[in-house]
Amino acid sequence: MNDGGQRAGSSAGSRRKDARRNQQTLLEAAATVFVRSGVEAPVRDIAAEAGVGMGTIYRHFPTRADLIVAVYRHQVDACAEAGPALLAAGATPHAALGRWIDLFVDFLVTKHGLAAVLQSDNAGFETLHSYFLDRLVPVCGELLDAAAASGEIRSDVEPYELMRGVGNLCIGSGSDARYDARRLVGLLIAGLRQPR
Amino acid sequence: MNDGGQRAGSSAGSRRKDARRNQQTLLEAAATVFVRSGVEAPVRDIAAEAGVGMGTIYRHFPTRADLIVAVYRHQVDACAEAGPALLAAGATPHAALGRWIDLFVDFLVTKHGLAAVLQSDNAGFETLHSYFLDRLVPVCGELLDAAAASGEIRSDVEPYELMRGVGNLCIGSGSDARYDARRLVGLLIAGLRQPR
Amino acid sequence: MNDGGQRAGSSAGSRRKDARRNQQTLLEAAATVFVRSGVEAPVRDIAAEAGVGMGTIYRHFPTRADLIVAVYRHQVDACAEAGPALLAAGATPHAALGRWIDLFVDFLVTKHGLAAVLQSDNAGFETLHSYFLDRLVPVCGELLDAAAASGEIRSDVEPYELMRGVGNLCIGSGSDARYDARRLVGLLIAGLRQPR
Amino acid sequence: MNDGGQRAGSSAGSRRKDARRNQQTLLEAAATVFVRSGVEAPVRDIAAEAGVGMGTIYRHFPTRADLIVAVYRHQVDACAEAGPALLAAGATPHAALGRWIDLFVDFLVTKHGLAAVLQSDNAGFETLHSYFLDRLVPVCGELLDAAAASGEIRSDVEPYELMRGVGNLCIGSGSDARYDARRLVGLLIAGLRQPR
DNA sequence: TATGAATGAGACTTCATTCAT
DNA sequence: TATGAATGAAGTCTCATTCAT
Repeated sequence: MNDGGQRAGSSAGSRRKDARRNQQTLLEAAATVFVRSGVEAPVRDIAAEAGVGMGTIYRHFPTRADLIVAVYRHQVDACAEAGPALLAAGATPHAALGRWIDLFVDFLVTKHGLAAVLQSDNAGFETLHSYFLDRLVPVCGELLDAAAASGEIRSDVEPYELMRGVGNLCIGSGSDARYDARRLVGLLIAGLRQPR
Repeated sequence: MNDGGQRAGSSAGSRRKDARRNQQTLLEAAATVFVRSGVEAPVRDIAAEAGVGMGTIYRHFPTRADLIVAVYRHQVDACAEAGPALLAAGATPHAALGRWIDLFVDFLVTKHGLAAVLQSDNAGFETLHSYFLDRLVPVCGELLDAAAASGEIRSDVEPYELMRGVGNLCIGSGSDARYDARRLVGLLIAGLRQPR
Repeated sequence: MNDGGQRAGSSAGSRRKDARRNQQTLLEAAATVFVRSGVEAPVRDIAAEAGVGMGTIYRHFPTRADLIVAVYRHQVDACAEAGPALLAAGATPHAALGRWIDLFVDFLVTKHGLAAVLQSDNAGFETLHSYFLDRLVPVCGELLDAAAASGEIRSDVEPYELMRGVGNLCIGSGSDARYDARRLVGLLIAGLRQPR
Repeated sequence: MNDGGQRAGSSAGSRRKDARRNQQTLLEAAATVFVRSGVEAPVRDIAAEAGVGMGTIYRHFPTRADLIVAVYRHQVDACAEAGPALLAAGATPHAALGRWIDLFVDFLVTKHGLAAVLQSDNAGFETLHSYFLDRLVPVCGELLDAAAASGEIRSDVEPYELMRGVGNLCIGSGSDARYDARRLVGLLIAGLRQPR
């Protein structure tokens, strides 16, 4: 193998690789701090956890919303992608909806403070809201439509509203042993059934 | 009432009356500011609204939780007292529960930021949590028990959990036209029904 | 003498007196720091010089422009008031103008950085600009008009422009022994004479 | 000079040519950014405009003053060289001085922020001051001397002081339609005339 | 030599809470 | 008892400058 022509390439690549590794470090640090202190933790704390200067955080993630989105992007994506799969998996649409919502809840309840920030009307979290909603509302809509079409559930519930409701129910879970968001969300989903 | 003969007494009495009037002023001011800026509004704003110094607020209400509790005590009490009345009113227990929860939701959705603070795990809101829970959980428990006893709903839901869930669903309502806490709470309550 | 009714009064008075003394302390500290480090010195430095917390500066002077105006108000006022007096004093209008401008220069050259900030187009110094211009431009205008009416000077120079020019000439004087703003301003005023 | 036979030389020569081209790119980029954002624009912006890294700027121009000097060297030189020519051109020395000063003003008023930085007593602008003064003060001195010798103007004005004054009058021009540096400088130069 | 990621000092501003008057 | 001035910790964000690659 001839590495002559690769030197420049490897040099450029290594910078990029370093930067990428660093991003990864940042994301892990942020995730750690988010768990410990919530997603509104001081930038300085996140920088300290990552062992970098604060400027590095700002370079990679100009706003806090950018950082939060980056930290959770993979999980949100995975959740979004699970929707169609569940729908195709053979259970009833309502059951698929329930399982999909469970995935979302599983995600949220382990993210200290995320659910709270998701409903913040604070400008500057616009990006964050958008990402979650753009990604998840359509999936929720599909599941809802399918369940409504099958006659299992009422047809007057909007996916946006349902997602918000589920998100809200997840707020504060984890810090309170007497409160189980999963159970309540289960009730909410059960409440969607065609009244009769 | 004749306070003529009581030197110290009359002085103390009138002072007490003043103090009470003052408290009332404070509570009204706080309520006004809470509506305008949420229950986490700066102390200074509340003092300004009341036309008193900040020290006066602190004298009467050492912690913010004390102030919030005082502001909403009457409404919480009224809500608590409505429970037995609804139960006795002739509808099914589940319907009574639904109506009672509606009262609670009506209360919460008009109190900007209260629902959010109710779930805050921030130490210092201990008093606040306690008051709400001490007052409302037993009532909720009665209604829940009655509905469970009548076989209308499942019997494995704790009143504490339900109250927390309802409170959570109320977070952020009012600031978002696409989100109607009442409707979601309705679904949650519907979900309590004995499955099938 | 009955001091019963004065207690509250004297108490209120003393608070006001304290606050006023404090303001005075602040203004003196600011003046000192302005001389040492210019009018853009960090708020923290001014607070330290005054021996107060930073918040105290902000309480009294919400913006830097407010502080600067307050520091120099008396001197600007005195300068403004000197204009009509000089005009009435018997010398020719052009001589009066020259003397008045000298007063302004005497003021500016002892205020490290003030002249520089006076020409800053930085929004936020709006208040500062306004104060100086509102106060001084009309006076300058009177003197200019009188001198023009007497035929001593050309009549095509606007007071605003002249004040700005004089202000600019004062920039940096004091820090440079080879530069004497007074002399240059003298040339500028001389240059106003009717050509020929 | 013949550098043909020098092996290293030719390599060095081409490298030198590259470096020179690079320098040129840098200077043009800096000039562009200086016009857009003033001579105190962030180094990062200049690097971005040039399409190079910030380190490259620092390599070529260790201090900002070096960069500013390099950017304006040609124009300053041209201005300096115009002095003797104007003096020889036949007009009176005072008229030549006026025209030369106009050239300097034309240069300054089109350089956003340069006049301001020229009077900054900030150490680190030493180089900048020196260059301008070394280059222009002697020329100004010649013109001044000639005009003084001809009896047109007073003989007690130092060229250093005059240059500084003219520079100061140029501060902030361009950002204020009511302020015309050229007019004020005209008055200043007029003021040099032999009083009579 | 060039790059640009990283650093971190430095400035601003807000507000809960204390305490002298 | 009431007042509100004072405090200062906390958090944000920006850029000049350095240095590993």
